[in-house]
Amino acid sequence: MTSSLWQSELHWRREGRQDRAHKTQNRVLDAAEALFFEQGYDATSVNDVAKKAKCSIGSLYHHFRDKKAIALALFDRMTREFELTMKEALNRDRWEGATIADILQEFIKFSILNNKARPGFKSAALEAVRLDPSLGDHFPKMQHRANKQLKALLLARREEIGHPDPEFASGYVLDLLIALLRARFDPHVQKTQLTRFSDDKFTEQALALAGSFLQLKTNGKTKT
Amino acid sequence: MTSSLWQSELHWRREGRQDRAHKTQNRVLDAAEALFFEQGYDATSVNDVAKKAKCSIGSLYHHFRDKKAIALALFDRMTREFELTMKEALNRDRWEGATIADILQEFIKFSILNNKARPGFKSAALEAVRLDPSLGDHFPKMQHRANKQLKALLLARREEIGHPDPEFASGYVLDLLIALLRARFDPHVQKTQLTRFSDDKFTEQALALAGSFLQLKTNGKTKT
DNA sequence: ATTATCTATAGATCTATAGATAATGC
DNA sequence: ATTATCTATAGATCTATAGATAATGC
Repeated sequence: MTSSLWQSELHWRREGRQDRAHKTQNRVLDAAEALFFEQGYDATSVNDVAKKAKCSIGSLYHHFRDKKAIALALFDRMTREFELTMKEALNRDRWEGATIADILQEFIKFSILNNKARPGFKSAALEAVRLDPSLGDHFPKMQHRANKQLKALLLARREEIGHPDPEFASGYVLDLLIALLRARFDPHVQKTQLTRFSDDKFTEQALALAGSFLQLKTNGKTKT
Repeated sequence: MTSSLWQSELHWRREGRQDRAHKTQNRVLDAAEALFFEQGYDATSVNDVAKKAKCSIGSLYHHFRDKKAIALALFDRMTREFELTMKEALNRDRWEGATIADILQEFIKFSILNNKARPGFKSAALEAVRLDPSLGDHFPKMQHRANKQLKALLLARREEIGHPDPEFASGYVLDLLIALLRARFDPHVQKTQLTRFSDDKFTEQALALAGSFLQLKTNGKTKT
């Protein structure tokens, strides 16, 4: 079910049986991820991708049925990576003894790292959805699942929350942090204070805001 | 200085001397605004625009030097509109006797209306900047100017602010509200609680958040 | 007599395929 | 003998122009 919806009809290749297949495919995806991010999907020609991936167009088309399939494969790859990382990060045991402030702080730091390492991540996902609206649900659902788990981590510590409606407040706070992160990292967003802060200052302020909204009772941090 | 930087070199026409000229130009811009928003600049052909604007390609090219000029003209039009509206809205006298909460509430309501009425507004601006990076500063500067005036309105009421650093806090709160509005209206953003709220609930929560961050002393509203 | 509009099309990309050659796996 | 790669190119768009005709302003 998760494993490649479009493999059959759209062929982003039945997992290359020769070794260089994998390498080429990944080089193509890397190239596409970078170029789609810089210039957008439409403005990037298949030739550009092939050139950057250092393979011929012919070879590229051997691996990917058409241009669309590249974007969808990219989506597939990102989806898998995202799921894996989330599974790892949100494991309940990792968070034994952590306060809400700890969790939120780690969430912010983690998101900052991610945004820096893979700036093309989101825009690639959005392209894919535009190209095949049937994927429209996938990515949001995935994010939603991650959010739900994060929310659960917070609610497991509801005694720290002073806000009269912890359920609501914890959901809202996560949306809020995501909006702030987006304002900081989305290149399409106007530069503001949020962009000019250092990472540390940004994190600190976002945490302060979240804390004051949740009306956290614990301010001290348990971890070093 | 403000009046059409690119008029000479890029010709988005020396303000048509016949009446239908204006009409056609505006129809083209309307069409472009809608299509660029729906499909993006690259994915929209000049033919599409002409068709939607109900004029021939020839006629369109009579008014606009090339495709790029359409986007730039759109940018120009929006810029003027934005400046006008802001000048009107941020007039100091309009806000006599209003509390910070009043001002922020109006700001949010106003932004909501704007976003609904002109969904293509921002994406058109971004396209223009991508096409001609020399415009890169214009739009942000304009927004920045508006922000600064809003901030000044807030700081003129600094006695309401409990936050230890009112300067900083009022700037941050505006950035925050803008980020929230974006999360609500940008179609590229994942749907969350922020999207699902009613307008009223969204406004109420955003205000509560802003108020708690600023540590407003006045909670009651002076206006009806 | 200047400006706006139209149809038709040249020229430039860009996607995707054909067909031939080289590299790997059994 | 199956899979990967290459070069060359057919076919489909899409942008922008030429050149001819219709509508307005002085």
